[in-house]
Amino acid sequence: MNFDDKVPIYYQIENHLYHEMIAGTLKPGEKLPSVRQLAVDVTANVNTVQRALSEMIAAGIIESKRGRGNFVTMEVEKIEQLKVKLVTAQLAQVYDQLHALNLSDEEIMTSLQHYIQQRGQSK
Amino acid sequence: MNFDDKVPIYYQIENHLYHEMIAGTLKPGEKLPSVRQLAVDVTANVNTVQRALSEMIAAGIIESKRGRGNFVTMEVEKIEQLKVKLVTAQLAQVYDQLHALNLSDEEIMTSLQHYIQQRGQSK
DNA sequence: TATAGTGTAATAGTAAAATATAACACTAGG
DNA sequence: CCTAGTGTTATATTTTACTATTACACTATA
Repeated sequence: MNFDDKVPIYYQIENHLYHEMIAGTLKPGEKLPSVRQLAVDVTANVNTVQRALSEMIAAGIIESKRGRGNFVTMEVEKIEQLKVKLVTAQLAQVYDQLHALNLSDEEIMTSLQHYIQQRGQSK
Repeated sequence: MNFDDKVPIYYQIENHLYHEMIAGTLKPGEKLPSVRQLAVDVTANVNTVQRALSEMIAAGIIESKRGRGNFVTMEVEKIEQLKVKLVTAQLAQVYDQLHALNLSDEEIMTSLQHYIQQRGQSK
């Protein structure tokens, strides 16, 4: 896993796992790979991975069973709320940043549209 | 200045100053506040601020005159390139993140539109 | 019962970031 | 020439993040 060196690794691991749950790669009730396996998968230290998982446990997104594993919550609405939260956070950030650069609402919409079209053509 | 504790402070200061140049608050050729004044303004250490400025100097966005001050570059096209770079980085990030959450291109456009409309109504 | 695998935590060391403090070099103006 | 203000750098300390290593507690299975 490629880490951005401007953001703590445990935070990026947490975000990555959230994405897998929202995208459906990790399903409600599903058992996560073990801490040791995840450490190998993402190329980070076991304690760093555990740090990420601890925050997800505290957030109620995963449930930990010592000796058995960590499991994605069965409460689907928690995953849905997480999705809303992440989507809104992203939209807020891009809007605030571009607004601060004096782009109008219309310019923000237009530049995203152009960006998407450009991506489609370069593939 | 409110710092996000997930990102280095010098990096946020750098980004903040870039925004002021692009937004026109800091104009080409204009003298920046002194390092010591900026440290007070943003509530960070002088060395941390100097770290941010050093990167901006290395990037050619500001010019440093020891004993006189730091000045925004007169090369307007550098500011314009910076704007393009920051805007594109923001669009790339929001697109990648939302795409990774399995939103279609259309859904990404629609949700940003909804977000903007919502912001307009809440003000 | 023993073993392998699981989660969790402790200790120690390293690196990066931030701070506090001080000092040096340059500049402009009185 | 002196002073105030400027940028720049050095040193030391603290904090946070990360790693390596080890060990403990729990669980399931043979």
